[in-house]
Amino acid sequence: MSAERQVAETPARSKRADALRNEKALLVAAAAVFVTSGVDAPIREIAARAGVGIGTIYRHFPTRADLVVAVYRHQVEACAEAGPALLASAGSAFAALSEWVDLFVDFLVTKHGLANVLQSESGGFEALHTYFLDRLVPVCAELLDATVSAGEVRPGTGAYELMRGIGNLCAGRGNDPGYDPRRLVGLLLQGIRQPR
Amino acid sequence: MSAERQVAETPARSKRADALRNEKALLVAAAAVFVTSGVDAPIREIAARAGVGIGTIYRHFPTRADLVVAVYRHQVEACAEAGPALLASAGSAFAALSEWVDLFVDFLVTKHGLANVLQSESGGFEALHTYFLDRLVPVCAELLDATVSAGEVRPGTGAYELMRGIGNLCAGRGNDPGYDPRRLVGLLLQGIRQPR
DNA sequence: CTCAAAGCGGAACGTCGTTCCGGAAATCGG
DNA sequence: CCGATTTCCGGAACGACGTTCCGCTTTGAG
Repeated sequence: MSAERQVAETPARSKRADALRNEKALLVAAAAVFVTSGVDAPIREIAARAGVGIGTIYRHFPTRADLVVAVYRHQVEACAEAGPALLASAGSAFAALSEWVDLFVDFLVTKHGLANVLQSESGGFEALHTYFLDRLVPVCAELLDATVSAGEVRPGTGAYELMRGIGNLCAGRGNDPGYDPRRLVGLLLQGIRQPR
Repeated sequence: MSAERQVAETPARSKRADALRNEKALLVAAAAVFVTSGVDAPIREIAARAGVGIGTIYRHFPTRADLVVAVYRHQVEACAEAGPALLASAGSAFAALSEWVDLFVDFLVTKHGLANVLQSESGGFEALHTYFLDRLVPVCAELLDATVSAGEVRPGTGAYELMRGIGNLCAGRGNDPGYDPRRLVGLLLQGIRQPR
């Protein structure tokens, strides 16, 4: 009855000290490289920056998506948790949805190449796609449902397609004067609004 | 006064017969490979399919974009020419814009990976981006202006950003049930519409 | 201190884009 | 029909990258 304590006691059990050090170093290095070279920077670059070998990076993060998720997990969580909070604090359901979408767009736009990779089918990024969607679609759905219930948004649009659409609008070349993702996302939100 | 006739007389002058043959073969092969493997299929695959060497493909199409443009030039032209025609035949300016956008979306969606590449900054695809935009943005602008003049669409949106937005919405994984680019593009169009 | 287990590093392999040049093929003046 | 010459072709070769694999090192428990 008390044989398997480890499960909920010390999750970091049986991990060597140097392994933990390397994992931290990799996360720091990856975060740094991502902002300069984008999330699809060469693996070797990240490994070099962290001062570890290539094998090490693959041991800790078998897939590129695993690394990206690890680096951005905090921000994704923050975004997810902001949903219910905004719903409570904003003036209307639509305002809450709008502000939350802004948060999401800011997140995507400031991460070089993140949005691009969210829509790509190749490169072993599927796990990333899955994580983002699993975590954020329910939040978006809650906000969206609220707007529909309030009669502010016409029904018929799913949270998944809305998020995919937003992600897609944010993809593409980083700074192109004349293309402002935020504006277009705003227009898309106008498009789902109840005319009356 | 008649020294340089060749300019507007026989553009195909001084081109060897086998060179022409190879160019045709490459276009056919590329078109075939694009539908099965996408526009970013390995060069070697296209060369093999055309029965030519790698050097040959680079001689005729120095850049991948050149090949893509050559393959799809006809369809882009058709789309461009459909603009004014629709404006004349459709019931309203907005209807014309809507139908034209449908045409464009159909074009993008049926070409595996084309939309993806339209937004990517890397891979030597800049020429493609340029060609598409140079050719189609003016057409879109004409339609858009007409809708604004007719009071159907609220001013403030540029043809370039609208087209980029549409292109982006069409990018991403080919057939994802639950994500219909056409629907989202339709919503975007609703978003620019004059409320009144 | 000893020693097995955990972890590390980077050589090595396959794929892909791109360059480059020796040689084959076509064109042309005779 | 026949070289001469220009044009064009094929593919070897190189570098960048992702990924795998295994001999060696480090760690930490006894």
